[in-house]
Amino acid sequence: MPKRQSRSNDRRRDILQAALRAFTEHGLSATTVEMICEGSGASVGSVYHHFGNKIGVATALYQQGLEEHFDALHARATAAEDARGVIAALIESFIDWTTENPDWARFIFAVRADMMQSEAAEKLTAANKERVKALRDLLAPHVEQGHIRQLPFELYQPLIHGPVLTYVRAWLAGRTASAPTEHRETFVQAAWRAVGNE
Amino acid sequence: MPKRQSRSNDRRRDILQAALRAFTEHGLSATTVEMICEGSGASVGSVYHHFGNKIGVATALYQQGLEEHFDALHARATAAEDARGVIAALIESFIDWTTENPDWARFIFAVRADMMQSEAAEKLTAANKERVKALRDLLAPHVEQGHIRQLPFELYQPLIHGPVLTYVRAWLAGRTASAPTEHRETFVQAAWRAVGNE
DNA sequence: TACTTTCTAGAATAGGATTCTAAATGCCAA
DNA sequence: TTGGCATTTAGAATCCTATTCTAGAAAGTA
Repeated sequence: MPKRQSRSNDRRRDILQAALRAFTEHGLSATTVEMICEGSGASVGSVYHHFGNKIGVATALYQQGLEEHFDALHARATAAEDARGVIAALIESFIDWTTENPDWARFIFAVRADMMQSEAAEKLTAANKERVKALRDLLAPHVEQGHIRQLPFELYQPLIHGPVLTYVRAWLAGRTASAPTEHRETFVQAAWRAVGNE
Repeated sequence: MPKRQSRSNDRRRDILQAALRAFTEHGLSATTVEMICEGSGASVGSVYHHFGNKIGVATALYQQGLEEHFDALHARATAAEDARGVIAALIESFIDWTTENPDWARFIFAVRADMMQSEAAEKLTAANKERVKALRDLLAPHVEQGHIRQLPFELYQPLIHGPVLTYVRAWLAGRTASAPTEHRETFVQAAWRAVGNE
């Protein structure tokens, strides 16, 4: 690996890490670019060189998080053996990623709206479409085989993910005593009752 | 009603309305206080007099929306005749309020995180505790009578509301073809399957 | 080594939130 | 009705911070 790239990547990574710490502590709008510089050792110019602007830093963090999570989810769901296994994979990989990266997850939930109003909105929407399509492909065969109820597609995500999503958000906000990991089975079961055919 | 108060209230109302329009169009951070002034006819001083700062305006809008929605929900749930009726009331009043006030609802979802990092966080959290408690009181008798499954309390909200909540968010973001009103029964049924005892 | 591209620094600029002072308005008591 | 007090409004001045800009350092290339 060439030295320049590696130094450059290090800087990028340091900036992202410092930014996540700052966003976590102060929130997106209250963290200043200066804080990010102090936390990362980078200069203002460097931050702008790599990310364009403050929202650019947030966007990179956001995108990268979604990708990382989705890749894990996809791998797991693909490996599942039956319909219920796919559902379980979706829910459990969500629980795992968010509990392993609570700050990152909290950040993503917090800024989703801001992202969708930023310049990057289009790009993010496109990437999201891809992921939705991939999900559709994961479910389709099981729907055809009658193991999952036939429903308007846009209902699957809410019915399957809605409860965990809501619970995880509450947990990340500190409004919940027990961690999501303790209710895996409850959420899988609820999802299965909602969309499974049995 | 004294004239002064009424003029003052009018101004408050005008500012809030203009602010919601601006927030809807540009997002919280991109709307300037000047936009709010132009949209409402109020001066900078007036806005600051009534709301303290820009986030203060957003906070008022946020609080007022939650209250309005909760009052409707509570009235409806109280009037319900059985356990399933309570569940249905929770879900349907949520659907109704959000579809009747889409901009307001979209705003509330978008800024929840910002609110929780503002000065008003404590106050908002306290108000929320009240509402959660009221919900608990609504469900408790039916749990005791065995019509609703006994579960850790913090699971009810996700299991009951999670799916609609997720769907409504998607709909408000334009990611959904059909309105939530068309799936009332689906969501009530899913909630009932998740927590009902039958 | 000379030349090009990428990256970093940090000072200068610009935009907008917030503060501040003065004035207008409304209320109340005499 | 008037004078005094509290509330509300105006808008200019201030301050903070995102962003831009220019110069120079570092790395890559031939």
